[in-house]
Order: sequence, then C-alpha cells, then structure tokens
Amino acid sequence: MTEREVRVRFAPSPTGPLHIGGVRTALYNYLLARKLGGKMLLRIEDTDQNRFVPGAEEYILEALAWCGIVIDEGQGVGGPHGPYKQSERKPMYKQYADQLIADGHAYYAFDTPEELDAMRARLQAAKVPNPQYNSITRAQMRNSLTLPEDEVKALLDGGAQYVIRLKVPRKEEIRFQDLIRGWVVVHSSAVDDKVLMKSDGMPTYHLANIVDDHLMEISHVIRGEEWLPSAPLHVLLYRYLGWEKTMPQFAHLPLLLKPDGTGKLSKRDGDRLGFPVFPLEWHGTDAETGEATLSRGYREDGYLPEALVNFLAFLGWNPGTQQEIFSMDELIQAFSIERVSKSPAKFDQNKVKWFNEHYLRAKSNAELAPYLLTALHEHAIVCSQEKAEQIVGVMKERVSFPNDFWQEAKYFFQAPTAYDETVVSKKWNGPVATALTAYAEALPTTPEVSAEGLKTLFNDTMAAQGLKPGQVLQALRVAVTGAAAGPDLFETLVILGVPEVADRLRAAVATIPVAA
RNA sequence: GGUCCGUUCGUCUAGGGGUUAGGACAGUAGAUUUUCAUUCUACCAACAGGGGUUCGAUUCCCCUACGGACUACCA
Repeated sequence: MTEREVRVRFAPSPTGPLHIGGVRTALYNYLLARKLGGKMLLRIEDTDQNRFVPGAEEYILEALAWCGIVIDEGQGVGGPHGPYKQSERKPMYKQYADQLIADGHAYYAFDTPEELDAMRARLQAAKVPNPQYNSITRAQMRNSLTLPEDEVKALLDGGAQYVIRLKVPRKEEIRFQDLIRGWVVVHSSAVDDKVLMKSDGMPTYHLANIVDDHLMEISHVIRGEEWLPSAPLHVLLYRYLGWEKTMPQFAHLPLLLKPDGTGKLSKRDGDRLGFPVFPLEWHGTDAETGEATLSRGYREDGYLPEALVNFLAFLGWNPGTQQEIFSMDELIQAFSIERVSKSPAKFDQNKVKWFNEHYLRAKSNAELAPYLLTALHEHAIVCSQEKAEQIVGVMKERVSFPNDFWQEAKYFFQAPTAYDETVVSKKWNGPVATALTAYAEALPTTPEVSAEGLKTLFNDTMAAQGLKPGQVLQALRVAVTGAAAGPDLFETLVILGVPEVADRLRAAVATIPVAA
C-alpha cells in the first residue's frame, strides 16, 4: 500500500444501544486513524428496517463523544461522501447489483421463504453437512440461472418478488491477508450464494458495506471477529465489482467474552452480571412484553471515560512495555494494529474499577467537586464550591466512583443519628465522655482552626483530663461522624467547623449511654 | 454437524528455540496510619495434552482436546 490516505470507518447498526465491544471497535479504528494521520468516519448501517430502534443513532453519537472518540466525517458530522446513513443511500446500490448480474456474477432468485425452508429441510434430511444456497443447490431453485430467459423477463416485468444473489464459484480458493491473523484461506464451497439485494429493494449488509467502503475510499476495515467468516464473500465482491486493487485491508478484532461463563459479551448480559455493558444508560423496551427497561451505563455508574477507554484499549492490545496508564493521546502514539492479539478476552470488572480509581485520584478537587455538588443539590443541600472541594479532597483516596462521594460524605452535612456500635461498646465510657465535653468546651478557644491546631488542642485537653489521645480518638470520630472509619479526623473537624463539632460532641455525650 | 478463528498465572497480558517465563488486576501477608482506605513491601499463581523437527521446545510443524465465531431476504 503506497501513499493511500488512511480512512477507517465505524459502521454500527442502530438496533439498540452500542455495547462495550462496539466501543472498543470504534476506539481501535479511531486510534489507527489518528496514529496514521488519517480520517475516522461514522456510517450508520440501517439496511434492516425491521430492526431499527428509535434513539439508537443518537445514542451511538453521544456514546462516542463521551468516550472522546472524535468523528472526522460521517453521520452527524457531514462530509464529501454523504449521505452516511445507508437507508438514505438506497438508490445507489441497485446499479452495482445490476452490474454484477450483467457480468454474470449475480442472478435473480424468485424462491419464496417456504421454498427456501423446504430446500434446507431436504438437504438436512439428506444429511448434507452444510445446507446452503450454493453452486450445487441453485440448480434446483427458481432463479434466472435455471428459468428460461423469457420467463425470468415475465416475472420481473410482472413485478414478482425477487432477490439478487451472488454467484459464488464452485471451486476456488479465496484468500486474503488479515492484519491481525495473517493469511486466511477459505474455499468457495464454504461460501453460499448470499443475498445482495433484498426483495424490499434494500441491499443486504454485504453489498451495502462493500459499495460504501469503496465509495468512501476506506483503506482499513477494522471490525469484530464475527465478520471473519463473511470476509471471503466480501473479497469476492470487491473482485467482481472490479475494485480489488483498492480493496481495504482487513483487521478482525478478537471478541470480548463474558467474564463468567462462555460466549461473547452480549447486550443482554448487563443486569445479569452486575456491571454495565453499555457506555451510557439506555431506556429501552422489552421485545416480548413491551415493558420499559433500563440498562445501566458506565457513565451513570460513575466511570470516568478516560478509565473506560484505557481499560478497553488494553483488552486485546498492549504496547509491549510495562506502562498501563495511557491517555488518549498516548494511546494514539503507542497504538499499532499488529500488536492486537488474536485471542478473545474476558471482561474484567476489577480492572476497570482499578483504572477508574486511578483516574479519579488523578483528578483535581475542583474537577471532582461538581459530582458531590450535583448529589447535594438533589438532596436540597446547599454547599459552597470551596467546601465541596475540601470534602472530595479528603475523600477521593477512599472511593472508587465519583458517585460514592455523597454516600461517603453524608456526615459532613447531617449530624449522625446513630453511632457505630463496636466503637461505642469498646471505647465509650465516663472519662471519655467527660473528656469530649471538655474538648467541646475548649474548641471555641482554639488559637488556630486547622488540622494541626485542633490536634494540638485535643492532645492538650486529653492531657489535662489525664487521658492518652489514643484512648479517646475513636470515640471522638464516632461522636462527630457516627462512623468507625473515615479520612483524617482533624481534617474532618476543620471542614465541619468548630461550632458544629462542639454541638455534635454535646449531642453525642447526651445520647450515648455510658456503660455501667 | 460443517467452515473458520483461537488456547501463557483466577483475569488482562509480555516473551520467544537455551529465561529464576516478566508486568498489571484480583487474592494473601507485613509495614505505615488514631481508624478504614490510600501508599509501600513481600508472597501466591501459568506455557491445554500427545507426537514430531532439533543438541535443546513453552516458542516451529502435525494431531487431539477445549473454547469461540459463523452457518438468515440480521448486521
């Protein structure tokens, strides 16, 4: 390949929310495009009108944007090769099917679904290993290869329903080089006479895909492994259409597998597995019952897009170095399609979580504060930006998701209504209660409202009470927060503020009974 | 069933004819910490099996097993 502009495309079907495997496919396409200075296209493959799902296209656009995958050309962006939605390109495909027929590489088929079923049943009964419409069986079917010319003409003129099928040669080795797998060789007898044009006048995936990739000057086709079996068919199409010289290079990505059992990760696995398989939340309807369904999304679950992207990039690829943390720009620099592995990868929930914690901790308090503020707002709690930043600052080391901030930091806004039993029973007693009362009294006199200042005051007060700080510390935390564990206690007190701490101490001493 | 693809620690993977088979996540233990978490340190843990080729194979070849994808007028 010399001097050809690199143009890759992500071509999903709008049949529902884009799932995480699709996001990875898009990501690899994007990384390659950027790495090689090429273009990333987005094409919507909606040739199946029955499976169209409203909102799916918008979802795809939003999900890619959230992940930071930028589309250079295509649906939602525009460009010189539009339209980028196949249903809007419908009139463009027929001529290529006609050309194939004229060249003897395709033919009309008039078989009804019932006739096709009957054929398959017949072959099955005859123990034919692989029942298909092919170079052998087409001789027994009703098509323009078996029917007299005038009858075919009459059928076509009479408006009979027909499809156009590719005439796959009987004995031919079809080979192509896959960027990830090397040479792949398939015998043409394993490929059936695929339908190219459906009876509703729409092309099938195979035709539309090849025509569009050609017209859009796609240089690399990077897609999931589920397409590998039909790649030989696509090679045939390029050849018969006369486009073999500019045929894109293929790269078939290994699949993403379910973390538990076996099989590829599917849209349905979401709730069952307890983690999202979609980038964004999806409001759908159950196909059977028609009831509204809600599928979790990484975004709503509190994952940072950079964490998801970093994790996904490493599922099936690695740079060959020990570095694991990569920003999008670093991924672009390091990416190469040759280093994509051949074997499928199981989804690892722990690893995504780890990536998320990493990116969460790397964020500034100012960046994190909005997450807390949003939750606070939902609970009608007013909080300053400054205080929110302080809180996330002490909390970010201990949470996995920004969504956890509210839950973990509740006591900054609400005085405890219950006190941790274990600590109370072990650490709470008369002298401790007295000492805490003394501390509450002393607090307003502290020369310095800082973690250091409050700690010094605490130590001095305890000394005066004849107690060691360690004997009272735990009780202090429980009295103020209700919890047994949390971030640095004196930092917490500073954020709470002296008057509030003093109030809470008095309340605790008044409510917690002293063991006899 | 048929065709195709795949197989290194529990998971993601590095490596590659001669290595103590490396890293990360998880797990375990310890250190630090007023606590939990963080952080740090250590430990645990793998070349699916069988044949070749070779002085030598986890690495190359073949077979078997296992896993997966595909096998629609769905993509």
